[in-house]
Amino acid sequence: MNPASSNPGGDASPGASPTFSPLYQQIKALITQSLQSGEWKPGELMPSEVELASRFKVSQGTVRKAIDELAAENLVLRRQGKGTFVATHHEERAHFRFLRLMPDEGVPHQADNRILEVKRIRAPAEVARLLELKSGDAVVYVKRLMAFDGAPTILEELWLPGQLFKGLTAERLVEYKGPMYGLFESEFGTRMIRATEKIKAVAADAGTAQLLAVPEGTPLLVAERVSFTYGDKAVELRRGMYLTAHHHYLSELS
Amino acid sequence: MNPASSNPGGDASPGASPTFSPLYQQIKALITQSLQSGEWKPGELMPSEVELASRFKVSQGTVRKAIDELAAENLVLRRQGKGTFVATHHEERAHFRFLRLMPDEGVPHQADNRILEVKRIRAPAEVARLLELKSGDAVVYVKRLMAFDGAPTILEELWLPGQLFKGLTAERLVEYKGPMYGLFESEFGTRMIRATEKIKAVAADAGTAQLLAVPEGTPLLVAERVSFTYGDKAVELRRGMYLTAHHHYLSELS
DNA sequence: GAGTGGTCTAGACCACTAA
DNA sequence: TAGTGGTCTAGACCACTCA
Repeated sequence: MNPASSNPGGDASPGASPTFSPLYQQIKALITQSLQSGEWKPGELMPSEVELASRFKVSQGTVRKAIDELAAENLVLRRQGKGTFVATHHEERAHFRFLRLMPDEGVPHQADNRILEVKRIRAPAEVARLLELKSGDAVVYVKRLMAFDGAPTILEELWLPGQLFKGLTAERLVEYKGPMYGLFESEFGTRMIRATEKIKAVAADAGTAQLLAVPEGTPLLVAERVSFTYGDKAVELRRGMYLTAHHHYLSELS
Repeated sequence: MNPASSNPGGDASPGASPTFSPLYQQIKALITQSLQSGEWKPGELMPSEVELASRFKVSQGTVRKAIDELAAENLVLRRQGKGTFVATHHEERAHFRFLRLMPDEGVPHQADNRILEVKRIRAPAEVARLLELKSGDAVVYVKRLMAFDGAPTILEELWLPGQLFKGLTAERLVEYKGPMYGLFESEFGTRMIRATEKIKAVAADAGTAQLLAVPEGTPLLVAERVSFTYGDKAVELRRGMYLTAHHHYLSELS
């Protein structure tokens, strides 16, 4: 009758753990699948709560609780009176969600963006490990330099699974206006959901120092980011080197 | 009859904005007040949901929603079958909530802790500004060095409002076993709820380098933390200098 | 005025804990 | 067995949006 009916029985596999899960979690998983499969695309309006409730044969309250969690995870966006929308990187508020480098004074503003290099390579062992690929699988490598008010501040390297980013070229990156994650979402169907960063302080090597126009040995903040899409699948490795003379990395502890 | 009855009227102050707020938010505020006033102390069992519902003359569902948010903010802890408890820094899981420095390999473990200095001073302008004090107000200054496996790794300076931390001495800090925030909570009645950190990479100066046993100029990760207690009141300024040769700062982006 | 998400209620049953 | 939080339902009304 409803998804829960197959639940308390402990059913099927005898050796496995019972794998209980509340109804609203099952509904949440079903909705997430629809998001992942592209049944509703980023930016689009989703079916209303009552519609989903009738589709899944549960009460509206149960659907609400499922969507509550999806909204808390920034997968969807609720707007009273209008409906629930699939989250997208093409919005003002999304632009700064993964940008933690803030100017010491004033508000964050758009950076000048210079693509230095784009190429397809075989994944080095370390990259393959972090992206959960086989060593030697193809990856797209990107190197770019970003400047604020003419001052080079961020040097970034990216590694993306070649399988998912087939047509990614320097031209596409240069042409594209707006955040890079917007491009990934619209053109390659890969949406970044969350990420973890490991941060260190290191001395700039000769090449990096030259690009950032600082003396060799200048302390840099280095952030190694692994980004995940639906299903906690790693789909981006990013190494950012930040000059923190007039900027800082913002971290909220809660 | 119930707290909401004073709501839609827009009552009182004519010029002020209507200040609507849903019932469960009002309940949440009332519970937060009780937490702040110490009606229920950290670690203690709170009244059950039905009890609170009858006290506030609302349904259990409304109390639930209020407590849901408090639990999400780590102010309280729910345990099925037992009840709801006031969160405390005296728990395993709380020990690492504000510790973002992780070893590159292995799991985090306890640091050796050496108190270098404790004194009462007048707040420098910058400290006063960040702690929302008047310049010249008394603050307690603490300096300590932490080591992992014998290797000095963290040099920390703290500034605490003198008003709140009257009897804080080096002896108390040294005697106390367990996390510093546990001491602040139990002995000074000040509980840290959340914090923000601004992070930079800088070169170690002579004094810092000597304490951390590294060459002058070694890149350090510097985190300037402002911690807040109930009501978003700033109650701690902390400047941590981290050696990141074998550790990293972990940041979760979501 | 119709449709959407947001709040609130009352009541039922379940899972977990401890006496 | 009693008490707690956790889930689920059904229904009411509100606030907001838009045609």
